[in-house]
Amino acid sequence: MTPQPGSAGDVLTLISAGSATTRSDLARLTGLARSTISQRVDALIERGLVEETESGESTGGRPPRQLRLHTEKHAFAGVDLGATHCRMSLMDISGNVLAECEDALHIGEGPDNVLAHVDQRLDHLLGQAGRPRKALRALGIGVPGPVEFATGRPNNPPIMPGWNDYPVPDYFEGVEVLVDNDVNVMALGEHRNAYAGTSHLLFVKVGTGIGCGIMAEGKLHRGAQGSAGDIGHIRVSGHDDAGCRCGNSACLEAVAGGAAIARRLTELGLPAESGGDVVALVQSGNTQALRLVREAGRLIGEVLASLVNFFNPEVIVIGGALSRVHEHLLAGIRETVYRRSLPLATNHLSITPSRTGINAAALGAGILAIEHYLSPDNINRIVNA
Amino acid sequence: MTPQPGSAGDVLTLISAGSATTRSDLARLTGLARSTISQRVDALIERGLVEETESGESTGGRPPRQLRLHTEKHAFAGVDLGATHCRMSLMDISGNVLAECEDALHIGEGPDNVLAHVDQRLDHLLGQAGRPRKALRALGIGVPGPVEFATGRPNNPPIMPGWNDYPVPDYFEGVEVLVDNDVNVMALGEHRNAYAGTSHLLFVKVGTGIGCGIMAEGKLHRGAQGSAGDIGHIRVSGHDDAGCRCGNSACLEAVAGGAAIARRLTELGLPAESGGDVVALVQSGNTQALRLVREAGRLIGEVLASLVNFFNPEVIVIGGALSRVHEHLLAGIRETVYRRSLPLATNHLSITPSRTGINAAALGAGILAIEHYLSPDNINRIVNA
DNA sequence: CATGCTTTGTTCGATCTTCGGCGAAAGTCA
DNA sequence: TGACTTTCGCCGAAGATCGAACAAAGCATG
Repeated sequence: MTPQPGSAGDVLTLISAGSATTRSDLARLTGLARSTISQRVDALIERGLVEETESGESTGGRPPRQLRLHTEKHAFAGVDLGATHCRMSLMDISGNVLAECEDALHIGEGPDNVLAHVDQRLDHLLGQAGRPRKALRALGIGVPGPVEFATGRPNNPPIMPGWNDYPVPDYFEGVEVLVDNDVNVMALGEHRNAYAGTSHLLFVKVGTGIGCGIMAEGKLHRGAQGSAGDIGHIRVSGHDDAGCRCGNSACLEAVAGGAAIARRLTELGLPAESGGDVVALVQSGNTQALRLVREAGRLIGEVLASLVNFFNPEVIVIGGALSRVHEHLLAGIRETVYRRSLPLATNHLSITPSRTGINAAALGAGILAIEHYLSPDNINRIVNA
Repeated sequence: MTPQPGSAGDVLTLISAGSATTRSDLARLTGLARSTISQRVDALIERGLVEETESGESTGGRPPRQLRLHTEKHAFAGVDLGATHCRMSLMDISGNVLAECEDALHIGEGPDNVLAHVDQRLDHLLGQAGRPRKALRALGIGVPGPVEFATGRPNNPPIMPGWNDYPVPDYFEGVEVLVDNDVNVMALGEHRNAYAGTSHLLFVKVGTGIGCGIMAEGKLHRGAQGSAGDIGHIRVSGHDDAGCRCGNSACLEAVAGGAAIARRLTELGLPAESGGDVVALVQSGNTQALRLVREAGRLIGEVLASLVNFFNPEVIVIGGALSRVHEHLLAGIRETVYRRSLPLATNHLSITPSRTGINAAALGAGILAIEHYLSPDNINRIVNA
């Protein structure tokens, strides 16, 4: 007899992961009797969590009834709050996007204004998708700064004036709210989207600043204070003259971030304000810009080489605004990482551009919300209620 | 009704962790009925895994019978194989040391010779402790090189000629064998011994070389290829002239490892061959040696500062031969880490010398073996057999 | 020191879960 | 069309868990 692999929550986890699509699959995977599985599945169907679709392929006998998450009944939202934008995705329980939106929005306007905007957009998206507000089960929010994940309170975020210690979840009633750093939700989204089989992954966001989301054993590593992955202020050699807003000098972000590259281009007589301008210059074939991006890649690679030795990931994904010119960025990164990291760690390492697009953070935030809702404990609570 | 927190294995986990010492405790913690707990405990006692001791303190009623792991019946061993030594600890199931030994032994003699030595010493220790060979349940071995943990095969270890891909566990019959990197078992030992409540911990070993064991979420992080924590070859700034045996230059180990310090002392006219000699010089009050150790601390601190930003640990423990002069080493490390890491990450960070002594690796290896044996799955298998 | 109170631990019947066999359903294959 | 295969619901049997009742073992109190 297998130990105890068979609560309703566990069954649902197998269905949602795609590991099992029929009752027989479930019986095989869990080791439980078919009758027991049927009972579990019935409970899940009754609660509106699972639905049966038309019969699938027969393998020589009666074709099994396919099971899948009930995609009509629930709604989840992912919110990507940037310094100057707000992107949102409304999703069903299996992660399909139902509606999206994007607005300019300054996070510096403070939590009340920003969250009011989110709340209003939420209604808008729900309307578009034709689902009532009460179908919304959970809400994930990615913010550009450190967060105490357990409470959803931003923790001294440098670019979010007015948000420090603000209890974001309290703003929304009747919905579970999960708040996390934007890079973390991007890492989660990329992992679930494109690297679900990978245990250890780093997602490096190269935008105005530089940050990193860490997946360890398939789960987000947030660290003791939720500040893990803050690689923008790691020191790089040979740039002691570059001062950083954090008060130190030679920080990676201060020499290889989008803002830093833009500043250096401006000094060279090529006016650029943001990472977007840098990308535009590179795409227009400007060799100075190209050289600086490649050099930035080398510096990022220097830091990543250390982290590869330390953390030994299987995949490093490069995302963020500057990854739109990823050929040049990646060339510099790869060059340095493969030179400076140990062979054992780089043998099976791949360094690739993000496969998830501009909505990576909103999608990841939505996935955070969905996975929270689908956690075995939560499902058992719902089913046994 | 709580989901399902109550297999025999779970019950034993609570007992072994010290979370519960009586049947009542167990009932309270698991949510199961007292009668059910009694049944589970009876099964564990019958299998010789748990024993009852005299009654404990009464809290106003009948005094509870204390439960604890049955320390008489089983034996576990931890082996610390270094470049030139072999330390072994024989332990009972709750981690108490029953017997220890230490020999000079060159790992370069190859697996057959070295493991024969271990096997013979094992019998010796078992004899000393008065336990039969068949009481030995599991064996943990820490080796100075990377290991594919799942199979127990060393993976291109640089200082273990003849060991590459050798299936260490096959050498021992009738015993489960776990092989891991020495720094990993040291980290495990230190964590369980002194920082059990800490989720994220780094154990940095500063000896001839420099390595790091990573505890994340209370578990060892080994990385994709089992090479995680190999921080000895991370580049430090300003030492591009220092060549390293790995083929690169400016590796941390090549400038701050015990061997590197010894070499530089020799160049200064103070003959030193190993980290031990360096320690001796420092303890004799030599200011050159002291200065070099402190400088090494700064360089190690530079690397750790990056890792603190990236990983955000709660505790960094400094161990290894050079930690015997930890005042000086720690001064340099702390100085740099607190200067170069972000405040959020250093606010609650403590950097301390190892509390576990010279036998840290052997103890950790033994704990690895014990925890493997006590894993709920394994216990359920034993009890249901 | 007898009596009641409290907490622990066991016993045992009631209840709830799970299992597994059987038959119906729904397909394939010859 | 009939034999075979696989799925799935039904239901009695077997097993696990619970909770009430009781025994055990101490403390408190007059």
